[in-house]
Amino acid sequence: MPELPEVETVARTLAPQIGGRRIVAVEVLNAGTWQGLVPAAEVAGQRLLVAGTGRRGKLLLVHLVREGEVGPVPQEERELPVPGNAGLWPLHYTAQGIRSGRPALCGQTPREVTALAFHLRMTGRLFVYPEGTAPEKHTRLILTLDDGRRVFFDDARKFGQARALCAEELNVWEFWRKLGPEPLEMTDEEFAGRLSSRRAVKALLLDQSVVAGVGNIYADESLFRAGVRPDVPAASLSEERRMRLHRALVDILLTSIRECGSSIRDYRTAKGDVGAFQNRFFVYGRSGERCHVCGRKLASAPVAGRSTVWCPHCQKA
DNA sequence: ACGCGTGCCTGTTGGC
DNA sequence: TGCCAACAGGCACGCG
Repeated sequence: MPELPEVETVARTLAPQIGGRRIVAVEVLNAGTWQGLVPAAEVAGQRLLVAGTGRRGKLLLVHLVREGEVGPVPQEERELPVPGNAGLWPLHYTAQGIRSGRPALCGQTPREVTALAFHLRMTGRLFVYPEGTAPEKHTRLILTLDDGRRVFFDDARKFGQARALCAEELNVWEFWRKLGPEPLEMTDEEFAGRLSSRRAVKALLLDQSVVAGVGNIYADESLFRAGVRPDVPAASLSEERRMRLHRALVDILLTSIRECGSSIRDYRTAKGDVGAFQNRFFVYGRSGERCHVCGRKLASAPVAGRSTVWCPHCQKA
């Protein structure tokens, strides 16, 4: 299921394939997939140029510009440095080529479309196919590029969504407005400060308005790495332990990005490759198996309504 | 107002 | 072997 590292990987693998092309058609095959106030047809009519891709939380962003020159688009994926705590917006094409930096999400006028936002939810995938490729069983949306190639948004469970972003949309889209800070762009202190309610610490990790981009996999894995039991009230943890949880989360997210994410079942990069981080799981999906660290049996129970696995010995209240 | 439970959706899995 | 219930998951929504 695509969480922050998986969406980041899709963004990185998608950009070299579609950067510098114009979107000339948007076909919505499943009505529920297209959301927001800008109709898909309105996007297609503008022949917008793909300026690059990015990510905000679990949202994949396809940045669009009206005009302006875009430098030569690399035919292969570039070697990109895995950044530290900042600058996770690496795929932005300009006249000079690739550069880092967060592109503007607001246009000059309220309805000027500056990006498409995709939420992959559990089964969403983005692939680029040659001209004339027919939709597949689970294809929900197709972007046609000016060279004829087609970007498929496939999504078996129809939970995924896409929409056009403009100033007005960003003002009325509650999910966007409430979205918390990026875990890779905040300090340990900021993070600790946001985990101050008495709700279960895992519930806060999963709450996108607290921290953006964490799902069930990276919540369980970071709690294990930090030695924190998932069900304890966040506010009962010392600041030192909450900061330690942030360091664990950052380390895991960056490692996973380096490994192109976790492929449990459906997730693939935009090149169709599987990730490798699933081979590094300590707890996720390992209910009843033995802890890699202490050898005892891992426990599992629902926490915050999600299936949760932890080590009763290594993780403490 | 906040936090929890439920529904959405469908492919896969496990039990009988 | 075949069938079907349970399950997976993020988020919107309704309720207390």
